[in-house]
Amino acid sequence: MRDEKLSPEELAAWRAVVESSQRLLITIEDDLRKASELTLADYNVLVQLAEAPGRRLRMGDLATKLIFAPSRLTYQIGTMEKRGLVTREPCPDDRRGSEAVLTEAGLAALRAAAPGHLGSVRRHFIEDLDAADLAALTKIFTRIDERLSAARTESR
Amino acid sequence: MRDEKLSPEELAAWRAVVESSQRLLITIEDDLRKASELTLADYNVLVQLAEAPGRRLRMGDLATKLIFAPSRLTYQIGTMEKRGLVTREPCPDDRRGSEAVLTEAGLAALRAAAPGHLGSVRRHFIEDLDAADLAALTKIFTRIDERLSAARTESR
DNA sequence: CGGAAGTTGTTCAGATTTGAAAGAACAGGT
DNA sequence: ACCTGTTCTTTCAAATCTGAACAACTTCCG
Repeated sequence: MRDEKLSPEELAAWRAVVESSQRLLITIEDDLRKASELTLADYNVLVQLAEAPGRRLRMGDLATKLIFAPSRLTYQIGTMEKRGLVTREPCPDDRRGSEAVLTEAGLAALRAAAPGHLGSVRRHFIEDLDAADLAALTKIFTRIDERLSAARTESR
Repeated sequence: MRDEKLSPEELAAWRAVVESSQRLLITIEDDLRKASELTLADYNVLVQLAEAPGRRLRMGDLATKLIFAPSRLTYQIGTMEKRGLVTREPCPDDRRGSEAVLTEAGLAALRAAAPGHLGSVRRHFIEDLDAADLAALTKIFTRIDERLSAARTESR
């Protein structure tokens, strides 16, 4: 807070993480789109719904999981609904809310895309890592995330 | 390539990296915007130009450094030009090209924003890491980046 | 109960981003 | 000089994303 500079090592780490995670995502999204008619956002929606009990989630919960602004999710689900991947249903116990529900077609699309996508993740990311790297990354980013959400909670 | 699944450890690492680097960037961009009238994209443009010899860069080079699609950079520089942060000049030796040039106002904006931004990076990212973490991240992401650009070169 | 205060999801307008197409200029051979 | 193929940047329209404002509910107290 006082020392508002970064050492060369700190700066190198920061830039390496930001730049290559960005390039990594772009590459993986390109792979996904070439192989499947799905955006990475589409894919992530499908994953979240597939993992959710009843294959359905409140819009708000889904937005949180995806780190999407509410209006973005409304739009996202709108386009997926047009393509038949999801349905929107009113929420039974809270009449303000609605739920996104995975359709059979959505599940099929996910199943069709998953192997290729996971292969891409393996090829571009996992293959470069040994078990120690994996553990280190998980530990580091999990901790960062915890601190971030703690900070977010405080500032309200 | 054959085994197109990920182990729980692999999946956990992948999700942790993607999610928290995303949240991290959002948080840091929020900080920057609250403190400065600049987007993270604006800031990165300013940094690249400030570090470049003559404080100027060809559009294409800048686009590569920022991982921006060409048309995106055109737009980006357009908005920054309106705000007086950069200028556009025709490239002397190649009449197809143009250069983005940092203005005094742009440099001043960068200098004004940098301490706060770097403080934010330290607070949300660096502070959670010890020296070993830093070294591990740099090593890992540098290697990933090398592989990615190698793969990109091949596929053309 | 009654109503202030908070939630939830959508809508709308405007900003940004993408991708394809085009225009201009370079480079290499012929 | 003259093609032919490339590269560089911009333009344009369409797709996506953001943030503020809103309508419909819910909750919480008094």
